[in-house]
Amino acid sequence: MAKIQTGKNSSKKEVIIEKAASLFKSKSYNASSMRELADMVGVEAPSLYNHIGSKSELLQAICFKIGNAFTEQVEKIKSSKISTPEKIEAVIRFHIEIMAENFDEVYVANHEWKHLKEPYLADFLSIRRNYEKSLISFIETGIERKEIKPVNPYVAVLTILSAVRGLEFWQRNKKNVSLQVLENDMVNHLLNGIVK
Amino acid sequence: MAKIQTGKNSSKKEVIIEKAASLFKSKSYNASSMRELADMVGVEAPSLYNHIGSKSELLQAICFKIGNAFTEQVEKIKSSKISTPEKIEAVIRFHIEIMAENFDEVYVANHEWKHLKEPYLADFLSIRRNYEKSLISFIETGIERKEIKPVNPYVAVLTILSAVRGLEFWQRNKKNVSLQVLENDMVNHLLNGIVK
DNA sequence: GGAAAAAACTAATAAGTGTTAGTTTTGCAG
DNA sequence: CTGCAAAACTAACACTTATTAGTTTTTTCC
Repeated sequence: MAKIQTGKNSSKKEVIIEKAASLFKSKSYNASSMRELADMVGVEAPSLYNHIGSKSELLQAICFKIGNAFTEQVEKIKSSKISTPEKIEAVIRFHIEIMAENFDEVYVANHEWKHLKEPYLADFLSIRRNYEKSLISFIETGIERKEIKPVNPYVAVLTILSAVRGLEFWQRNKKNVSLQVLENDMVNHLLNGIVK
Repeated sequence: MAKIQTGKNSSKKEVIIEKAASLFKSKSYNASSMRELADMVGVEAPSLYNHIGSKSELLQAICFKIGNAFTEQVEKIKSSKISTPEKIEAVIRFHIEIMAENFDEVYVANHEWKHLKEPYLADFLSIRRNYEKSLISFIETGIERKEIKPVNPYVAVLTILSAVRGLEFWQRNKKNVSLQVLENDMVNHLLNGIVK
């Protein structure tokens, strides 16, 4: 009856999910076969089903792990008593850090959520929309308090979220640009611009 | 021997490519079947092959149409004698406009290029890298001329390109935010920041 | 060591894939 | 009207897909 762990603190199911994230990232969800995934795990395809329910369950696990991490973090920032620019800075830095630590899973959540099945698809979109709304209200509050220029809050959030999402391209250039420079420059760019 | 056009100025092949862009956008390349595409065109699947060579040829046509449009535009901007911030502004506005006019194709080029076959994949990546390089050299020149703050040029380009790429999310909110507001606010945000 | 559970295996299935072959229909040129 | 090419059709192929059934091996626990 007792769940058996494989050595360390990660169950075999968790190993499968990690490998799936890596596979889905490099080949996309639909082009990834359970046979390939099984190969990566070191097992035949049907054996995977002793640990997981289905292929789409893997995508769900990945997307919601990331979605929940973002939601949790934004709630923390929401309840902290710092200025609006500082809140936005905290959001940007969190995006950069989670991207650096969980690249595969963030990438898959960003790119492959479309293949979630209902009702998970609707749930995921709802999580994402709430996240956006939280950020929009940060900006709105900042404008009221005259900490932020009177911009369209939706466009500002769109700009910021899209910019940090693009960090996925940075992976290629890790050598040329350090995480420190990246974080500081992007925060500065998105808050203060680049024109002298 | 002569190619026959279907009525207007668009051949049947062009119609197929347009429909393919729409289909690939909403379902992704791999999840789109030739039978579905045929349905959208109003024909049986094998009939498509009277006009096109293969499924992947459709993806190629879409990706290179967009890739070449961007390359062409950046060359124009490169040779125009305007200040660096104005060049960057022109780039951003071009992205927004081409996204507004050719949404499906831009979306597919951005999301599905991974499924191009060699040598097209390598060619596409090369086009994209050259585009990035052009923008980086804009920023470098701007820093030399003291028009731009001394930032890391790669990070600045990454931020700008990612931000404009995110315009795909704006499609949902067309009603709430006009193209004018979007363009002006995003240009301002990426050049001058949002902090007062 | 022996029982029981977990997890591996092989074999198979039903559905869907892009594409080809071969044939019939359509539509224009003379 | 006739002939011919373009483009539609049906049927089929060879392959891949996720997943299930049934069985055997491995591991765990006493």
